[in-house]
Parts: sequence; structure tokens; C-alpha cells
Amino acid sequence: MKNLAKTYDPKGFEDRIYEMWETKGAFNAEVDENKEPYTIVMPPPNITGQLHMGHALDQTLQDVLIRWKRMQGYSALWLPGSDHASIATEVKVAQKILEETGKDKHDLSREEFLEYAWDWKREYGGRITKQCRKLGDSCDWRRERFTMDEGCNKAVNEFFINLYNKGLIYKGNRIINWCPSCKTTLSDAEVEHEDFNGHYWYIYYPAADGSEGITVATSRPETIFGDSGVAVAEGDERYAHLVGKNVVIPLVGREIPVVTDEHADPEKGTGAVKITPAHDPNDFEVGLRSNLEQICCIDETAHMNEMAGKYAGMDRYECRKEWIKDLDEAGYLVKVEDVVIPAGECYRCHTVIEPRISEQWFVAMKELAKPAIEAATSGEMIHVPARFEKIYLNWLYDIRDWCISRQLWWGHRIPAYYCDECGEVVVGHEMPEKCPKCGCTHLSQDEDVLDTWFSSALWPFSTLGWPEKTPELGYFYPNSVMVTGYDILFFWVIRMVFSSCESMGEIPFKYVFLHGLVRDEQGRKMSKSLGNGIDPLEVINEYGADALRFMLATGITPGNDMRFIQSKLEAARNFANKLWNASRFTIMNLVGEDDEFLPMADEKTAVLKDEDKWILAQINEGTKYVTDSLDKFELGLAGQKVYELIWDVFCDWYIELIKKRLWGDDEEDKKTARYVLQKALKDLCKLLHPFMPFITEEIWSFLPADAKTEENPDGLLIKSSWPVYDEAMDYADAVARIETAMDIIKAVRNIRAEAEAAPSRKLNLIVRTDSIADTVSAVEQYVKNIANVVSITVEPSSAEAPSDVMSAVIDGAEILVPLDELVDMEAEIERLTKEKARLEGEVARVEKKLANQGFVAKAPAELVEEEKAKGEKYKEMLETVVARLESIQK
RNA sequence: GGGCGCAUAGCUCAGCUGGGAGAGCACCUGCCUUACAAGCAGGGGGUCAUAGGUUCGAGCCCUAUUGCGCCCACCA
Repeated sequence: MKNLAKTYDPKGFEDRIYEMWETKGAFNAEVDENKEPYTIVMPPPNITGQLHMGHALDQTLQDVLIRWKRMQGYSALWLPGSDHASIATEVKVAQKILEETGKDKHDLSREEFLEYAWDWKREYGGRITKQCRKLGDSCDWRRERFTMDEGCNKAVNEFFINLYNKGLIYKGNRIINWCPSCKTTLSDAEVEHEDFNGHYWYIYYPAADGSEGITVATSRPETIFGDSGVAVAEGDERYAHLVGKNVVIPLVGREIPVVTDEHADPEKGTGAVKITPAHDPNDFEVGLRSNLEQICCIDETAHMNEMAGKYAGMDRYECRKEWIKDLDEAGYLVKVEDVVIPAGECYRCHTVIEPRISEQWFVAMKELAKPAIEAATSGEMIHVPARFEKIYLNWLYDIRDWCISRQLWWGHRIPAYYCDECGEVVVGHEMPEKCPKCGCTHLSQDEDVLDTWFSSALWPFSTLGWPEKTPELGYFYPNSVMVTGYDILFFWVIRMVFSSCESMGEIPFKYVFLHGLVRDEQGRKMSKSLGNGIDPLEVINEYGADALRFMLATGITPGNDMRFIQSKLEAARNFANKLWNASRFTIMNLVGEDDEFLPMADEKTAVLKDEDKWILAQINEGTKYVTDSLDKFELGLAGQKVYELIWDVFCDWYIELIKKRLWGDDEEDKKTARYVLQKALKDLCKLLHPFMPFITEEIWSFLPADAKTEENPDGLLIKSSWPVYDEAMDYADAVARIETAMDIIKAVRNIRAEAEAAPSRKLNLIVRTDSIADTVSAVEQYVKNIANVVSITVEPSSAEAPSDVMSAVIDGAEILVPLDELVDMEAEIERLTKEKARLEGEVARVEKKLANQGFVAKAPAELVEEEKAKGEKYKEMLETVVARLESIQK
């Protein structure tokens, strides 16, 4: 008979479903003025990478949002792409060239190298986007972009030229962060600060005139060869006699002036600080103020140059060792102090940064930062969670100019051209025919490329066609939300904001939804070097994409790191299995021998029973909760709620409540039962679909289709509509009756377990009640069906009770179960005593609350009433338990 | 030096605007009950890091302390 496969095996359908979606264009988003746009552009993964858990988390969150919004009727665009990752790719390609040909990168011409790089891109660039499909990403692949494709290239040049023409991009000789290993400059954001165990070496510089010299402390003695002065604080009497005079660099013999400068702090070190303008950002500033020489002594590979005399050619650290030894031997090393030294590292290769003076391109940030600050402070752009706004703003308040030129080949070449004759700089889309200044026809383009983040900064609008005024740009911009890790807030988010404000005159996205890192089971960061990374594809292979997605999206708090917990993954898989089996049950009861659907009621003809109303009410409330949670980006809460609705509500109760009806002979009622069963399952599939798209679509294909619409001619779940909360739904009475039935059933189960009465043993119940006799009669059948009860006798509480019974008390009634030989009076007394204590506690708590004048006077009246009602309820229950105990003890 | 996060059941974590402590896993007991043993039913387990404070009422708000982690920063 037509049904789902006997066992849940995601491998059996995930790929097939994805292919179907793609074939049917289910992810395609169009400019449609009849719909509201909803846009997410995917943070472009690096073409060098493989899909890792970070991507899986990032993309799952995006896919949940985009699928949800698509179902809500938005024209939901999720635009995918990849990043050329300038440094990372260049390093990888260079490695490959070395391995394959034994040649160094510089043995090749720029053009030859780039050919390799493009080959590499063609071969591996699509790797991640292929892997994304395994995750179920519902991207509009027709619109896939690459940061170095023609359009992005154009956007980059346009942006650069605009900023240059406004004077916001300039070329300057400044001290910059230099990575001696990647052999390129880095922006401040790309430098990570680490603490190292180091030393202060105190070194004596004799005075040139033979008088008392100066001792300075330094953590980097190898920079002494680049010293061009010693600074002391103005008015520091210890050194006043030397200000304006020279001291001599020991062993080197070069004379350098002693100057006063605000940078020198009498409290620190010896109060005198050596100044190396070419290798320290502070010293650079001091040098400018006192007009000191900029002497470079370390080359771009972090080796000493000719300024270091006999140490020339040595690695900076090797030199340090030798140099200190020599200074010590010559008597200039005064003392050594152990100390923790912070140092900057390259964020890619972790080599210690060497500050160098160099002519580079910069973006002037002060003005550009203003609208980005305004975007956040005005509340126009919202950070989720809110605490990141402060971090965002602090960075912007202290922002420094952004060094954007990189000494690499792979990237966007800087659109600046130099006249070979007069050196005139021309910035433009193409190389000019001749120099506008001297008319020379020999010009050459700047050799450098731009920081990778310069192009990704334009991602929210360059991907939609900017600088062209495309319909897409008009419709899908600004983006609705940017979903990304908090670790790239500075690299990327901030730069997108100011770039967008500058180019589009508008913020790039309304919400910045930041998530944390996926850590390993021990809480460590997943990293290549630790080898503790977990491959999402392997997880998908074993557990299915749905399970992985569900694990990643639930049980998390926005902005917090999460751990990859195996048992959580299994729980998610088990949940999928549960839904699978519940669906099999449903389909089994909907489909006849002939594989056709059995007759079913519809919304109008269904005659709903209490449990039908109950499940519909539960799903209705659940829909509101899930929708509200998603609105607040609380994906974890939303997912948890769907889990409860499916497992605890639908499977544990509703299916049990209607089984006998489905198998009975009341044909009319069966039609209603079938209708509600499939309606409930379909709504639950809708609510779960953003989280577990594959299994829900597969199940959906076996269920009776909702009317196919023009929007959704294939009747796909992915294109169906999100359930809407129905405020008018009022099934309170039915819900109350079902809850009473559940109370009785639980009481019976409890007693059965306690008495170790076999599930097969049929029970007779006595329900003693003075208040809810009608309700009990109304729900009798449920109790009989589910709790394996044969008869229920409803009596007033004054009636005589049989002796060999076990009992339980519920709100409004006492449940008695005659169990003859199984009744263990001692156990019964113990249980009742415990229950009595619990109820006494409850009563005491309520009474204390109500005796508190402050509570009665100040708490909301509704709450006070609620407490009173509870008090009554517990008192009544307590009385019942006490009476039972007394009667037993007699 | 500045800023932030986290401390809740044995483990991993939820707990939204303050109003009777939750989940999953693990553990104990009983079940192959015709959707599901990746399951069903029942059960045990928490002074919500510590000390104060605000409040009728605090896991949640305020202050301080302790421990762990993270981010930023040009200390010789």
C-alpha cells in the first residue's frame, strides 16, 4: 500500500527532494510588485575552503528564515556566492605551483600566476556551493555571484573611484602592519593581539659629549639599528641635561638626538624611550613630531638589512639573540626583566607582524563612519542580540584609516595608473591613453590589489547589480537581515554598513543577526590545527541533513557559542524518526486498499470531537508562539516548540486519542477523524519545514494536497503557505475536557506502574466527584481506550469506597482503582503520604502569598484571583488525600 | 588598561518583557501494547556561583566578590 518507507532513511530521499526543488525552480525569487521582498545575501564562503560546521550553522539559520518568509508569502531571495579570499587563495595557489612545478611564485609572471589561480578557482571554487545543497540551502542559484566576477569587479572599481574623487581614498607613506610570511600589508582588523613571554632589555646609550648617558628599556632590541632618537618627558630632571644633545647607539656608534615628547612617560621603564620611527607605530608619530629620521632595519621577510651591520641577513629573532649577547659582552646591557609582551599576529598565518613604513592606499574613515554610527544609534539598524551594538559602535568611534592595498596578485587590482614620465596618478576605470599632465603615453597600473574585504563590503548591493540600477537592486535592496558570525563584525559587517550608506545612501540591512561559534564537545574551537573539526557532510551522511540542521538551530541562544554534542544530534535524528513513523501511521489510515485516499470530511462538513478541537487549539497556539519567536530571531525557542507539538502533543496524545475512531465503524466520524489527522500533520509539517525541510517535503508528498494554486502548481510544501494564528478559535470547553481525561489517564498509569499491574490487565475505575461528574462521563471513552480500562463508575465523594484500592487525586475528583491482590497497602500509604506533603506545601505557599497584604494590594488582580483558585483546588485535593489515608488506616 | 559573555539536575544547555524551576542525554522500574525499541509508560535528581540590595514577589533587575572564557588596546 502506498506509504512512506518502513524505516526513516534520509539518504533515501534528501538528494532526490533537493533535485526536485531545484528542477521546479522552488528557490527562485522574482521581482514581484504584488509581494513584499525579503532578502538575505549569503556571507560568501571562501573559495579555498571546505564546508565546515560554522557554515552549516550560518546557513541553517539563514535557510530557516528564508523558508519561513517564503511560506509567509514574501518574494524571498537568498542570494548565494563565494569570496575570492585574496590572501588565502594566493597562498594556496602558490603552494600548489611549488608542489607541481617546484617553482616559486615569483618565478612566474603575474599573468602566469593568475592563470593558475583562475584554474584553481574553476576547479575548486564551486566546491562549497555544491556542499551547501546537501544542507538543503534554498538559494536562488541562478543569481549566484563571485566577488571577482565581472559585476563585482565593476562595483569595486566604481566604489574605489567614487571614494578617490571625494578625497576619501588616498595614498600615503605610513606605518602599516606587515606580515613577513604573507608578504603583504594587513588592515588593523586583520591583526590579532597575543601575549608572549618576553623581556625588557635595559641598554645603556652613552652621551656623545662623554657625560652621563641614558639607559632605555626595550622589548625589541633588534630595532635599535633603526633608532633615530631617544625621547624623554618634558621636565624630566634626570635627563634634562641631555635634551637637545646626542647619545650614541652602543656598538653601532651612530649618534641620535635626545628629544622631549609627550609619548615618554617618566613612570614607565627608565622614563627614556628609544625611538624607531620605521618599526613602531608610536615611534612613528614621535618621529613626525620631532622630525626624526625614518630608518628601516628589517626587510619585508623579517630579516635584518644592511643597517644592522654584521647582523645583516639574519632573521630578526636570531639577530636579537646575537645582538644582546654582544651588547652584554661589551657592557651595555644593564639588566634584563621578564615580562609579558603583547604582539600582533597575522590573522591568517599567525606570524608576528612587523610594523613598517610603506606607501599604501588608505580609506579615510572618519567621515564614512558617521552614517554607520547614525544607523545604529538611531535604531534604524538593529543588532540581534542587542549587546553587539555597543561593540560595533566602539569600533566605529575609535576607527582609524583603513589600509586597503595588498602586495598580492590575486584580487581586484587597484584602478590607479602612473605616468612613467612624470609620475602623475590617474584613477579611473581604464588606463588612460596618455598622461593628462605631461602627455606621455607610457603609463602603468598600480601593482597592488585590494583587501578582500573591500569587495565583500559591497556584497549587499553589488550582488544585486550595482552600480547599474537594476530592477533587482530597486526591489531586493536593502537586505532584510544579515546573518553572520560575531567574529567578523569588524571585518565585514561594519564595512558593509558604511559602504552601503556611501553608495546607496541607505543602510544595507535592517537586522544584523549574529551567531556564535560551533565548538567541539569539550568546548574548544574547531580548528584545522587541533584536528577537532567535524565534517558536516559526514554528519549528513550518517544522520541526515534535517537532523544536523535541527541540532544546530535549536537549543541555542542568539549570539552565544554552542557545542557540537553527539547526543543532541541523535536526539534530532530520533525526532525525525518519530515524525516519520507518526506520518506512516497517518498515511496508513488515510489510504485505502486501492491506494486512493479514503473519503474525508472537509473544513465545513467535519463534526469535530473534543480531541479534534484540542489538537487544533494546540497547533493554533503553537503557530502563534513559533511565529512570534521567529519574528524575534529566537529560532531555538521556535524549534523547541515544534518539537513539543509533534512529539508530546500530536504523537503522545492526539494519535492515541483517535486510534479507536479511525478503526471504528462510524463512517461519518471516520471522515472527520481523517480530516483532522491529516490537517494537523500538515500544519505541523509546515511549522517544522524551515528546520527540517527534507523530511517534511517527503511526508507532504504522501498527504492529500491542499488546493494547488497558481503560486504552487506542483503542490509543494516549500511553496505552501505558513499557518496563520486564528484568534477567533475558541475551543476552551473541549480543551478542558480533554485535559481532565488526560489527568485521569495519567493517574491510572501512575497507579498501574506503582502496583506493577501489567499493561494487559484490564482495570475498573471508580471516579468519586461532586463537581465534574458530567465531564468524567463525557471523557469516559478516552480513558477506556487509552488506559485499558473496562468500566468507570462515577460516584459522589460520600459513597462507600471498596477496601483493596489504590487511589490518586486530580483536580475535582478522586480516582480509585480496585486491584485486589496487587494492592500493597504500605506502598499506597507511602505514596499518599508523599502526595499529602506535596499538597500541604502547595497550600502553605498559596496561603502565605495570600496572607501577604502587599501581594494582595499590589499584585495584578488577575494573579491574586488565580492564586485563590489554586488555593481552593489544592485544599480540596488535600482533603481528599487526607480522607483516603484516614480510611485506609482504619 | 577598557569592554563583554558565561556560572541553573550527573553531562550539554533552554528559561522572551520579575509572578508556582524545564528539555535532551545519562540513571532507576516496568513494557517487543498492530506508527515508532531511533520506541512506550512510570520514577529519582537542582540552597538557579557567593554576599548584599530593590520589590508584595528575584534564576531573571541593581551593587560587590569568586571562577571560566572572549573581544578591544600604540605600555619602553
